Amino acid sequence: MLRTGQNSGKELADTERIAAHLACCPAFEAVAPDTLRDMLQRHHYHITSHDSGAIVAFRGDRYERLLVLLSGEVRTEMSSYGGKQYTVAEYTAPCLLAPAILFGKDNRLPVSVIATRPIELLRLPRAAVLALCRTEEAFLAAYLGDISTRLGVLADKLRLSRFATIRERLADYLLDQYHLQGSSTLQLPHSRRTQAEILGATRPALSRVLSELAEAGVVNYDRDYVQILDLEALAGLVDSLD
Amino acid sequence: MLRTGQNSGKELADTERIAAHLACCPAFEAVAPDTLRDMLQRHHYHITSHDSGAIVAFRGDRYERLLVLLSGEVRTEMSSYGGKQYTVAEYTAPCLLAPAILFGKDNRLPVSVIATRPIELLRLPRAAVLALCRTEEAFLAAYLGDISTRLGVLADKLRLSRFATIRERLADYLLDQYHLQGSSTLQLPHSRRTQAEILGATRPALSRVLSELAEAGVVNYDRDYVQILDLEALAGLVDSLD
DNA sequence: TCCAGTTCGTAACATATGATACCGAAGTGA
DNA sequence: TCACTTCGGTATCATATGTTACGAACTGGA
Repeated sequence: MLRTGQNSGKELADTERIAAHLACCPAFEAVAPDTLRDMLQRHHYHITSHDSGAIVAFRGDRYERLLVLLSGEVRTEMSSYGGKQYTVAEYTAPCLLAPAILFGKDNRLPVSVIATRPIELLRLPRAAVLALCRTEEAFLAAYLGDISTRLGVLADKLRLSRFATIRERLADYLLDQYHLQGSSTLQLPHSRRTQAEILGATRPALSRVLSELAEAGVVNYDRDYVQILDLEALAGLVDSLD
Repeated sequence: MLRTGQNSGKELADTERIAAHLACCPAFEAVAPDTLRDMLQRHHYHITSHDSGAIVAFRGDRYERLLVLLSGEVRTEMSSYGGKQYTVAEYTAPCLLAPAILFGKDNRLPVSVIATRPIELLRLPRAAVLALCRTEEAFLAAYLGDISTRLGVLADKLRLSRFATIRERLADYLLDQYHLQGSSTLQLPHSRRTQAEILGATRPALSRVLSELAEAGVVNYDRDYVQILDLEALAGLVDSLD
């Protein structure tokens, strides 16, 4: 479903709703509500909704408008000719999608964007974003900061990809979850297949490594439940990467 | 050698020289010369020189000033605990270094920066860059465009790292050189060891793969000389990644 | 409750790549 | 010219991970 915003009564209601979403969105949250509404009224935006599982954008597509995830969740992934998927990142609304790519000379998406829940997207013209960058210093700084964080994440993924074994990557993932969940008893939010896609491995290989960690007494697990038994051993696996 | 610029006679001569370098530098070239000189006089910059082989910045260092490569060449790399090097990119002056990282909340360099020739660096305060972004739309667009290109390169590196065999990565490298040198007779600009670091492999493994390509009649080679015999076969190796 | 489809663990085998070592060739500087 | 260092090729063996397949367990809808 595609909705376009430009100065009609129904769209004014949209504008209010979108502005409310943007008030919590990285970069946009730094802008006064009036300025956000003004921006939305001045530029020709689209709203689209997508079902869970929908491929919102393909790797290689031209990226001419900033996508802002208003609701739901997406993951970005690369896939290989042979059908292997590699999950690069996951995003929860509200957030920006591919903020840096918007400004490339050859601005083709380096990843595909897949909805992992039903989502709603705001599609903003590049000119709207550029104008905000120029007039709102806090927006500019936050926008650039957002890009910087993403670049850091990508670089980290590259480093792990190059230097880390599956075991080390799994240790990293489990430690992340440990810090997120604040407990050494974890309910993992991903299926084994999805975990494998995030870690850049195959499901049987991941199972093997998890099984080895269990045999070594580092963890205890059953399906999506993992109990960390030896936190130091796990941290040691990650530390050996630095 | 460290030189600092701020409003003295000798530094005015520096300012002219630096402005001349910046006139050819991505993003800065979009700014009028007067504006560049003005910016340099208003902000407290540093100039540093480094010998070939110098590690200018370490992965994990805080990155608080924009580094601009005024002369020479650098490479950026990640290294592993065990001493393996992975070359992420190479840059020739004049160019920006890590333009996105400057704005991160936790702005730590994801790579080390090594001079591969004697170099000269301009170190600009973040505020100087932000001010230019606000006042010079063309600078902002070009700066963001530069970041976008880097992110694309990094994403490509990640994709190749995840999905491509050494053979496919080598084919990609040779095709790049073919397009750069405009000939199927290549004089490779890197030693085998450095090639291996760029491709994310070990030297013996790279030698093996090159030898296999030669046996298959795809290339003919001796040391840094490579002749592409079957361009289609080489291109086919790369195409199978898309 | 039953059944079809999906997920997961595991095993066996295959493959790509790394580690190590050695040797000859090439380059460098005194 | 010679000694030393670096570079590059090659071989052998080791290791991590992928591929394929199968059976058990789980899930959701009729």
